[in-house]
Amino acid sequence: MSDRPLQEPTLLLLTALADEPRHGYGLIQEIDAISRGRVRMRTGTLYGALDRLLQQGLIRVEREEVVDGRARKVYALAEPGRSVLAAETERLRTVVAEAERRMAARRATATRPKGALA
Amino acid sequence: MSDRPLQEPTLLLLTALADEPRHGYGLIQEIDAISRGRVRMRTGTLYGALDRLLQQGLIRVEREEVVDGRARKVYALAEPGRSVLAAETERLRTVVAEAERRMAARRATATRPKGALA
DNA sequence: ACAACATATGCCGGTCGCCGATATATATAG
DNA sequence: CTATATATATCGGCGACCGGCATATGTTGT
Repeated sequence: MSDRPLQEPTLLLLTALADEPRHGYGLIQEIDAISRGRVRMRTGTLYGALDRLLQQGLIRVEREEVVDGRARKVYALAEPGRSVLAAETERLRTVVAEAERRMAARRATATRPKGALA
Repeated sequence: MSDRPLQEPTLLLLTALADEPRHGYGLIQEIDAISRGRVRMRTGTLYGALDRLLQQGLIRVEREEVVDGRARKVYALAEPGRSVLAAETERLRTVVAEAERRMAARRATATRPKGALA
């Protein structure tokens, strides 16, 4: 189990599970909503990631159910996953803050329109 | 050029270049500082990423110099790179905010200590 | 004099997460 | 009776990242 930083699809998966358990296909729709249509998670990514996260113990299968004749597996965020998500958001916040600080504090070197502040 | 979200080493590279131009080895140290020792970028990642970012036009070679008998290549963030970094930080901020909102608004399903708020 | 370390750039093979394509099955809409 | 939405799952390929290696100079320690 590497502690490499999460890639964004994985981060979005954990985020989508942070408030309540959901099933696979529901996660795709939820992530579509979270990202305002910008991220459409593929099933190849989804089920692969779900297997991986289960194996890592970050999520677990909450229950299996049948709705309208269709089988569902409902996943829930496990405690270790909650910790990882919290640590990850915390780390990302500092990186984002640092990036914004630097962009503002920039020592302009690129071509810049005349009249731009020194 | 895919518009897939940046991975963290790449994000940190652009961040480290956001305020002023730096050379390769200096970037490693800068990233070490930004992440407070948590991320030690490998040279394999660095020079590979630098080549890729050059090819994508996100950065450019500002100048080449020799300091204390050692050759340096100084890289600068190009305009497209600045846009990408700005868009990326903006997107990450919304994801982080959403994750934090959901963690707070969680409908607890996991084992939770008695007395925890419903 | 020699070793160890910091500075500095670069390549290569392996790993692993992501993606597109494909497959399967049921319910509903046209 | 076909298309679309719901729902799960697998597979091959791609590409970013990483560890290891190579190379070279300057500095510090013994």
